[in-house]
Amino acid sequence: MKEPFLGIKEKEKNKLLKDLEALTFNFQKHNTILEKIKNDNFIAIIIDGSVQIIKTDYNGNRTIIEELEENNMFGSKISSLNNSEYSVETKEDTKIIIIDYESIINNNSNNKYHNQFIKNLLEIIIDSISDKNNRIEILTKKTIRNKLLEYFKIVSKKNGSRNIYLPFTFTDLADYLAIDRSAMSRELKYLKEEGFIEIKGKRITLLYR
Amino acid sequence: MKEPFLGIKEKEKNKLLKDLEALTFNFQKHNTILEKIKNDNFIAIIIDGSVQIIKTDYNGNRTIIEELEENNMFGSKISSLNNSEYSVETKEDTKIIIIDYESIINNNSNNKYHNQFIKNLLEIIIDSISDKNNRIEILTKKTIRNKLLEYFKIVSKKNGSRNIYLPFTFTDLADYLAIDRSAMSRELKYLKEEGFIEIKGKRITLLYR
DNA sequence: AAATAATTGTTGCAATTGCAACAATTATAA
DNA sequence: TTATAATTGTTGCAATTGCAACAATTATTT
Repeated sequence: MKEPFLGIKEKEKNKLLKDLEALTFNFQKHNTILEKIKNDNFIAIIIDGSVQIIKTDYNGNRTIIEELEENNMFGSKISSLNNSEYSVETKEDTKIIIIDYESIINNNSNNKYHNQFIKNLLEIIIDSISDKNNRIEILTKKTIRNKLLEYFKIVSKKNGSRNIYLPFTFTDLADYLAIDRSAMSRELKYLKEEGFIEIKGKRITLLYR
Repeated sequence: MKEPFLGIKEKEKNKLLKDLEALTFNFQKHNTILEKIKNDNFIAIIIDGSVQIIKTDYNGNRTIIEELEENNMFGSKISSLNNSEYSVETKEDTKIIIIDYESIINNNSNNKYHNQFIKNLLEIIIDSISDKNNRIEILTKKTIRNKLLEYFKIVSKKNGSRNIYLPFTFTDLADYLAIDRSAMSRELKYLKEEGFIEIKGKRITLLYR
């Protein structure tokens, strides 16, 4: 697992954060946190908890852009957060650290662990790109069925199991796949009827291949 | 513009590349370059020219995953290139540098410009995430019309002009938007008829707002 | 425990889209 | 220049999908 402070001891980590003028926030669950951040080019690191990056367009259509957990990052540049349609919402009680992007890039801190920190961030970001690639992979499928099957394939591969536990509601899944919820529900019914899958609550079992 | 060797002089750059055991390749246009790279976890930097990351599924459906130009990067991890459905094709004569991912992350080179290099890569990667976010933005639109309008909006904003010059063919555009080409053609016709846009060759002019 | 809210299931119907097939045009190669 | 290939335009039709509306179920709050 990639960690932002890998190879940096607690004491030095605190010194680094101080040098970077990092701010620590604690948010309660189901809280919209973006509006509380004034800095217009920041990087946020999730220390504990989880958030969703949500987009709500003028029609009120909500789309989950991303789900992020502990040790992941979001930020103005890496999450398109300059756009007012976006918001970041906590799924549970969540602790985050906010750092100014410039102070990360420019080694002003003169802290000897700064470079290690940047290397860690690079690794985390590269992993997050892979998530975006997966999402694109799914969204480029033309039918609801193929979107679902691609989603199953990716999650099943990642977890090494034919049992998939949805990390969110079916309503959220439809948002994530950018399809109509009821149409998705219908397609899941067909997949069940044709013996491809089995669903019990939030557990989906793949019965094919 | 972000550059991989920003702040690193030519002489030191060459030394760094040597320390990193970087390989330089020159490919002619319309060449599939991926199969020539044996390393299974690499980062490639485009020095000159441009490439497309292409996905071809079992039905033969081609999708353009990404278009990359000079100073951009691709690689096993950042471009899902482990999957055999993917290929990288040059659009023109293209020079690339291949570096082993591990030798970038582990500062084995002991080269004093290594950290500067990593910082530059971080900046480039962050920019590339923004492209992926844009693509997701487009793909989550539910109708062909809205996908087109979102695409126009993003390109027009990026170039600061109501005139959009397609960087590829309409066929490629349909691939990029993950929609049927003929259905897109029909929708473009409607947009023209309703006075939203004007098309001359590969130039699209936005007439609204 | 009851009330309220959120999620899930279902279905008819209209709108959108993909597909196929072919003509017209434009670009590229011989 | 001519031949060949690639791209673009067009349209009917069937399949897929979104939408709306409501019932059923499950979660959450009071």
